[in-house]
Amino acid sequence: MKIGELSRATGTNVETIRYYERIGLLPEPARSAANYRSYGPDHRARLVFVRHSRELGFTIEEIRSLLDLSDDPTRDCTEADRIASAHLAQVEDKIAQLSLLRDELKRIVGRCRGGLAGDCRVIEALADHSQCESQH
Amino acid sequence: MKIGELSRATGTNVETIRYYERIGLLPEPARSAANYRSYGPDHRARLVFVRHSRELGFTIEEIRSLLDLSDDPTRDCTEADRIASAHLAQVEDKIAQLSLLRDELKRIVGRCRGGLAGDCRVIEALADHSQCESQH
DNA sequence: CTTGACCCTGTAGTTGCTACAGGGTGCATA
DNA sequence: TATGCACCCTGTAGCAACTACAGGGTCAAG
Ligand SMILES: [Zn+2]
Ligand SMILES: [Zn+2]
Ligand SMILES: [Zn+2]
Ligand SMILES: [Zn+2]
Repeated sequence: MKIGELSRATGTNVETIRYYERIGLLPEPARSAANYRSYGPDHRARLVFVRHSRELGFTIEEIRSLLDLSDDPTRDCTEADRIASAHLAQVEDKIAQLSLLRDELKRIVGRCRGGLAGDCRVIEALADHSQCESQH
Repeated sequence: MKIGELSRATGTNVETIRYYERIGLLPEPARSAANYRSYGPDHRARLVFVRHSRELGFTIEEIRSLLDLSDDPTRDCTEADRIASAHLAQVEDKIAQLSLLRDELKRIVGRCRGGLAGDCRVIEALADHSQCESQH
């Protein structure tokens, strides 16, 4: 299949596919006489893996390691577990951090009673972290 | 005060302060005979405002608008409220989205029983979104 | 008078794409 | 046969919000 078909088949931007090839995440495919890229089912599966992992928030470097593992089925899978667990922990950290922000923002937004910017509690709160209740 | 002092006083990287000046978020300060930047309390307050807003997740463009408002105390503060509320909504969206990811990642990580990469349920789950329980 | 801490400008790197510019290819239609 | 049009190619630049130099100047202490 040509790059446009692969793009439609996987919901991936054409430029993104070329980008993944450039950074070595996808192998260089064969070329047609007109120098068009020509993909098979393996390329497609690999791209699906990459896209799905990206949707789950893995970084490109993490995906690179995961692909290395899945390329060599005789290796131990501990590494895959480690990467996924570390990523899960990161996501949980991020949620905790955003929850602090959310609470702080709620407090700040709730203070505005309308009126002039000079008296606005929102602007005042942004200027002064000591009004905050957490170390966000 | 010199840039290094302002940096220590606000916990902001020196390069970041220069960056904010370059993009017009901080005004150009006076210069000493040796061409060193020289800051006063107003610069400091403005930088504190910027850093605190950044810590709360506002974008530079949002902060620019908020600074404009606080520069003109006779304006109506509705705009400040609107920016902060919109930002709060975005943070809540992000938390919801990350919570989906977290649940999906927990399921995936829980499947690994150790062994060979070829049999690893983690790698299998990454290759196949239909095993997921949500549209993350 | 030299060492070290600081300051200056300007530019390039980071992450993960996205968006052209400026060209070539392939097929259908008038 | 010409001519659209959709698609493909390479290479480069842009986004956010910094961060990290390189290559130089300034200043006080020892
Ligand atoms: Zn207000
Ligand atoms: Zn705060
Ligand atoms: Zn496993
Ligand atoms: Zn999925």
